Amino acid sequence: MAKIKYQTPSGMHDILSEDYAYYEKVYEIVNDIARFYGFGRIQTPVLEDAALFEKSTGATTDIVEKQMFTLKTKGGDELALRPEFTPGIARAYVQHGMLNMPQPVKLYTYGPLFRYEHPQAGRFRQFHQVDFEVFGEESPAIDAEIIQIFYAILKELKFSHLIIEVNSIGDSQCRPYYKKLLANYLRPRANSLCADCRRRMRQNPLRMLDCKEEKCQRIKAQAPQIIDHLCDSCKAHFKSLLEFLDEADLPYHLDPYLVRGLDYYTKTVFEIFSDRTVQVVDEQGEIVQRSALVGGGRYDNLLKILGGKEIAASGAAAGVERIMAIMKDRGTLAMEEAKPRVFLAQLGDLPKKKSLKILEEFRRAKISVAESLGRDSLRTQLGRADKLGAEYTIILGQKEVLENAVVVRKMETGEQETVKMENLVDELKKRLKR
RNA sequence: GCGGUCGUAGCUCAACUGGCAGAGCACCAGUUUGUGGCACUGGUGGUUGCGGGUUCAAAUCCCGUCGAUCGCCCCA
Repeated sequence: MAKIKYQTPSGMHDILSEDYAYYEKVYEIVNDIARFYGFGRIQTPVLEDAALFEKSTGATTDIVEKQMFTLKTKGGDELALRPEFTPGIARAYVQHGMLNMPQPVKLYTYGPLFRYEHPQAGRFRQFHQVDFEVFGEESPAIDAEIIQIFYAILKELKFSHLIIEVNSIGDSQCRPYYKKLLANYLRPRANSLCADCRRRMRQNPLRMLDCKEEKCQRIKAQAPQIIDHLCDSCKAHFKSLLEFLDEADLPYHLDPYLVRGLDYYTKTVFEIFSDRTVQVVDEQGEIVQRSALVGGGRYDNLLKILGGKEIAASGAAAGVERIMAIMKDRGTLAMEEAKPRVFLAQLGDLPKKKSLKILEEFRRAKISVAESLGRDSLRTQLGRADKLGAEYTIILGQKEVLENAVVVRKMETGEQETVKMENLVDELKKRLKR
């Protein structure tokens, strides 16, 4: 039997501490902003009943149809690794009777999501999103607030030139009518459409609108636009949303072709791009494709579908890896390595035994100390201290222990001084201040 | 699900037309036993992703497979 080399499954990655710093930076900003806007943290299971996603995300969407990791429990239940956050959080809202809490209920979360798909730039089988959801509020103000939140998160992460694409895709009143209208427009032109769009025409004609094929582009340019066919309430909602965005100085762009792939959206849909979004450029230097950093919208029907009451809801999610890719690419954040300020070098058994206690004293004083208790040679330990970038090295040898003292060496200059053991932490505090 | 490119040490990469699997970095130890950065010496580390085929001989050629990467589809 050949030796098996284990590695991460396709499209999944270990996050090593170097990269983890980026995740932490993102989450730190997200936590701050969430707190400010009154969002409470929720954490739902990574596994949910597979039917939850079929019902909410939509049984005919790619995500559910082809991209879900599903498994059967010993008891025979069909579970799925969550491919997105919204259904799980909506489920939690219904399950815990959150409609009895003061409305709206504002929740946010972040964590891993799973989609079985072919990995490529900005797309993985295990990836992370930051997600904000608001339940029980139908005002477009909350749609605008969510957009503002994600805009603020990206701004805090030093993104510039952000583009917010918005659209309204109507609701159960007006969308069926528009779908029919669009299908009627497309049917006589079916022969000029790409194969995918011919299929979409039957299943979900709306999806044809974000096709990138050139021949479809031409046809859709003449197609009826949903904005012209919204019912009165959707029209008013959309108009009001745009006013909110204007007032908030959020630089949006109206994209009548933005539809999004999930079944549950109603009215508002939006995506946020950066001009630096990982983009694909063809030979002419034209931007052919960009991938969204943030996507979201309103989903006023979802809660009812999940067996709750008719509760308005709105939310959005941002792809952490995509954000990180740009941060790294442009060097937005000069990530500081966590350098220890002090290194503790010890020589011999007795000093080694004193070391743990000294380390603990420094921890309480909140001064970072590194050590190399497994090594004995002073030369090696100083080498390590140097490599780690410590400002001072404390040298504790037999002689010092007997005299109840330590040697403090300033690494930059090599100056050394003997300090009494009981003054050690205070002395270093003083020196590190300078 | 479909297509392009690529898999050699922890990392970056060599190895001609098929002919002994190497270097730099990193890591570990040492340069006379308690003093770092520089330098020097030595060492660990590989069934060349895996499996099969062709051949006297395969990292190299062929087939398959797994993985990475990029694109289509779709999406964050």
